[in-house]
Amino acid sequence: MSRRAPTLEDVAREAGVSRATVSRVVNGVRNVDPQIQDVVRRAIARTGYAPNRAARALVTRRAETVALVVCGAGDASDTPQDTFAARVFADPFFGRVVGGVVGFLRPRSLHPVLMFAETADDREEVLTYLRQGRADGALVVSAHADDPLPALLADARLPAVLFARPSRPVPLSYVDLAHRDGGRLAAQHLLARGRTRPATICGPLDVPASQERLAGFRDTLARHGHAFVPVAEGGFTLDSGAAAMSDLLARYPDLDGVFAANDLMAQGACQVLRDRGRRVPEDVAVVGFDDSSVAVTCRPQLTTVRQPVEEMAAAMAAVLDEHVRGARTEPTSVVFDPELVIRDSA
Amino acid sequence: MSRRAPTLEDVAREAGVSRATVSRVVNGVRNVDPQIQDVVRRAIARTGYAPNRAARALVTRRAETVALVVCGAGDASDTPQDTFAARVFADPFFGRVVGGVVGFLRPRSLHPVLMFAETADDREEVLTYLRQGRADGALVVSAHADDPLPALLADARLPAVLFARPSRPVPLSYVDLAHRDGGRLAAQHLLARGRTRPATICGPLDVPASQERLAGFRDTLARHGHAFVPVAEGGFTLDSGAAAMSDLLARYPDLDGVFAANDLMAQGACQVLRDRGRRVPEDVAVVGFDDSSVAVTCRPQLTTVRQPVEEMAAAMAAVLDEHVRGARTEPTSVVFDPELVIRDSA
DNA sequence: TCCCGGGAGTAGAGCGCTCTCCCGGGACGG
DNA sequence: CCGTCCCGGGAGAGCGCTCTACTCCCGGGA
Repeated sequence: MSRRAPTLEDVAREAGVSRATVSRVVNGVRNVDPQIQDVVRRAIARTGYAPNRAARALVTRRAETVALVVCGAGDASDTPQDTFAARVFADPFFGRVVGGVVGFLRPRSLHPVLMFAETADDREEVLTYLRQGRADGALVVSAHADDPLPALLADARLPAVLFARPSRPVPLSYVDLAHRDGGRLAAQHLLARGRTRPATICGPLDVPASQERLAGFRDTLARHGHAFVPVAEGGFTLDSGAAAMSDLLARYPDLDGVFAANDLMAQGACQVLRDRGRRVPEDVAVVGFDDSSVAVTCRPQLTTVRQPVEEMAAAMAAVLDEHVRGARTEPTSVVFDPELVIRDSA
Repeated sequence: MSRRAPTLEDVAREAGVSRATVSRVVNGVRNVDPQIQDVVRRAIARTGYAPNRAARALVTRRAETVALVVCGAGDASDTPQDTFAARVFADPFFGRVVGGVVGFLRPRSLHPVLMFAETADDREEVLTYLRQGRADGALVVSAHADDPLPALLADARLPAVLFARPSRPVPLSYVDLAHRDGGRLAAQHLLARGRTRPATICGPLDVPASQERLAGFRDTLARHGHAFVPVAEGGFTLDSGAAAMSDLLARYPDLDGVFAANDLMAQGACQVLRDRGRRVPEDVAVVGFDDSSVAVTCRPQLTTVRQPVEEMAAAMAAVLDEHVRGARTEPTSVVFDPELVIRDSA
């Protein structure tokens, strides 16, 4: 096949200097005569030299790689057609996370390693991967707030940053959204639209984010005289949103406003409402959450609470970078503010 | 911080054997007394040893990593809100690719590095990444068939496998679909449903896959007496599908069947049809392509030509693995058959 | 004239692993 | 009984890089 790749040694010989001098030029260390720099650079170009990263990593103890870990429930079993990874990306949310992370990493010539962790074995593998020094740290996005991975990472003293605050305290940095404020924005908007019988499709209640969104929504309505608010729990999927909407309609046929805890469920709700002959927003106003791509794809387009996922993901990467470089040692939290995006559904 | 990680040496001392013996146990090489194996394994557990991959990679010249590269147009400029990566994952297609790739890699304890290549610099970086030995090969998914990356990879003799046949021949393996057969299936189904004035929303015509789907559709209709078939070109996005549908309706108001070259465009078409008061499938039957998640999300659910993306992606990974291991040296092609999935839209 | 400081470059010791080569000893055949 | 083979295990040479010494040389001050 192709012969051995050129090494520092080869370049040094070609340029007539020592290995160390070439290394200095490659790594941009000063104390090298500009003329010699030029000679070396030409030699590098001529030989087509690319520094071997394994060798560099061996001595610097840095992989210059981060792991992007998506943790899941591991409840459903995989088939070739329907893998965990595919299910994850069915929610446009993760695409945005990847986009944000890459947005931060790419200018630094870094690239994430994608890992999916459903089972205990998978989680162990993530730990091993980091311990082997194949990645310098992990960005962790969990479907459930009580995922055991964060605690494992913290125990192993491996650098990691979480998306969303874990349900039980863990000494790791995290990036989150002020979910309660998001719920408040939704409530205020429905009230401003003159809705008098609002209801909500909340997310899984074992997820703190769902609880907070619900709490913010309820509290705000309570402050305006709505002591009781109908609630149906969904699972952040289209189908669960549709089911929850059916449930709400059956119990409270006269409702005129719905806040769904994410856009996918809002879309499901819209479909059910339309099937039952309710016009959106005239008969029932619908507010979503996330401002994901389905908010625009959906008909009518969704009024929704925007979560700046890309910025949040980028912040995650930035904080991890600080941890890895040792510029930050204590865990921090970065909390972003939600924003109401008004479209057609409310 | 944490003290030095344990090395082979440490384990060897702990177990009272030599470094080489521990290495043998770790790598599962035979010729080691079972009793000693046990001693070593216990020592590994006690020390919490994890082999340093950089060191191993240095000598084996294997990174045990593959790059998953997504090539894009690089036409639109990125904003923090709307990155290339986010745009890529807006199409559920890529989620399925990732799912398929991971499905193959995970049982082998491998994990893909995600790379996005829009600009010439990005492509150069992919090459450098591979040349540095950070990944053993690349799985390339291009938005456009004339992307220059495959040729660059082939020239550099770097192991790579493509998703879809490139528009100009390149000595690389690829995995593809019998797109022409897919177009045929769509045409046959519309005919079977008694449609007499079929039209099509094709994909970008610089993409061979689009051409083939269109050709298969047209040829089959021609064989049944339809000499002329109205065509509007789309860009595989929801909006472009909607625009193409409007266009077709304006030109051929009496059409009663539409074949869209992917599900996203089919969804856009359905929305426009509904807005114009046409019932789907009663007035206009719609057939999509891909069988992606939107096929099920869409109302009505889409009848569509299934592309087994997960299996195709897994096959890509499998072929790359053979190339990397040296089990295969000549480029091959693996072509999958499409399958009609009948739901509600036609 | 000598010495000393510092910039430019070299020599070489590892980083942690794999793998070839070698050695000792037990089984076996002549 | 000795030579041969094989098998379990050890010693040690790298893999390609970084980085800490150290050397060399030149200029300036005493």
